[in-house]
Amino acid sequence: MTAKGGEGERQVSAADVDSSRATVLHVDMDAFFASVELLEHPELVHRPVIIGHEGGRGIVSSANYAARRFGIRSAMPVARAMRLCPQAVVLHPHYEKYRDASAEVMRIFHDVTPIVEPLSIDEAFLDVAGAVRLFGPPARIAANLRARVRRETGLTCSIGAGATKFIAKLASTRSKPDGLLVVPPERTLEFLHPLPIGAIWGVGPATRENLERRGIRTVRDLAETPRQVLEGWVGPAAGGKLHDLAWGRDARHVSTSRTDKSIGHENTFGTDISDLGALQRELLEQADRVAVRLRKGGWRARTVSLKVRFADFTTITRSRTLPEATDLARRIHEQTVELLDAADLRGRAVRLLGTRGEQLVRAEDELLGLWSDQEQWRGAETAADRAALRFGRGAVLPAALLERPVDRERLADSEG
DNA sequence: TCTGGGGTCCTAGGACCC
DNA sequence: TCTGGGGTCCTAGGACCC
Repeated sequence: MTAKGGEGERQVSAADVDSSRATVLHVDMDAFFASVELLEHPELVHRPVIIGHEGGRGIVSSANYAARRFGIRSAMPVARAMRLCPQAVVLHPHYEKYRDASAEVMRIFHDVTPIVEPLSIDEAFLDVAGAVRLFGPPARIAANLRARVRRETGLTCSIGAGATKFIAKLASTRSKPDGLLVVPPERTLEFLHPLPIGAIWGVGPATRENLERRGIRTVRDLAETPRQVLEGWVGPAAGGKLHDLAWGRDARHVSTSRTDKSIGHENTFGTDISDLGALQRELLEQADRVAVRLRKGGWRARTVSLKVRFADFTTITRSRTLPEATDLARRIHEQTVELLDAADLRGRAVRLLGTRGEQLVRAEDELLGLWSDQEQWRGAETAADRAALRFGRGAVLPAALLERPVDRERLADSEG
């Protein structure tokens, strides 16, 4: 289990541990945005570098390790970061470049296994159980993967390997930067129990404070707290989950079929705005961007939601479900303007506005009303069967639409 | 010089249906 | 005339993640 030390390159050799059953890998790119930028600015590699916008209300979206030594962290206001380290270099983000780099890295992952679940632009889970016969034990696969990523992209990543997603993710975090940590299943609890509760995925500041107030500081404390007690403290869903995780139980499999649940845009203004006309124009811009992305993805939204954050940072959301799903900017804008009207701002200055489309429905399904949750529709085998239920047998409908099989996995997802 | 922008998931109350 | 319980949908808010 030891992340074997060494100069720079830390590595767990296959001889150190038996990794054969640690078949879930979590790959996390190191200081991703900063590292991508530094490929084009090698002269800055040893200097503190921040990705973000200087001045105004920007925050740090990525910082290299030289910057982190000064206490700079992601999500920190750039202004504060500059106070911590005045000599830091601030580079503006180029998301297109990061998406390209991400695609390249994900492609390398797919060479190892088809079971890749991207979690965000810079991390993914890989299930390598089926790749072992071809490429050797997970530890070797991970080491080769790291070497390939570095050779082909110039970027470094950290990899955690374990029996479950949860352990793999924790392990990659503990191995950062540029490391590899394998946790064999039989050593899961030995690895897990000494960690602080904040290390657990899903325990943020609020939950951590709640639990620490009750004397729970480590994962071991959590494991030793009866499940029912935990559920009483943090709610039935979170409590049960925490208890399972504290014992290393995590049944989630690596899934290649995650689908979008919502698409939105939001904007924090350089200075707060109270002028209603200006707010409405911003909403039009957002409606257009959301609509374009919906159409590009082949989605329509059944629900449109508006987000308003005031100068004092209080935030409200208002939403409305439409009789028919839409991918039209005009329709989205009409809803957000009405929601904004009804929200009654009383002339309060607005810091942020956001527009989001939710309850996404495939555009072609929406034509047939296939988002309906009626039982018989769930039972229908094909789009044609469903169309028949809606329009009657023999209705004249485009053939291409009717030949599509029903996407069961997605329907199952939408059932929650 | 306080606090981005992309999201997911959970809770809780009320409406409504059976 | 008083009173059920289960299930689903909708809405608002909040915690959390990268």
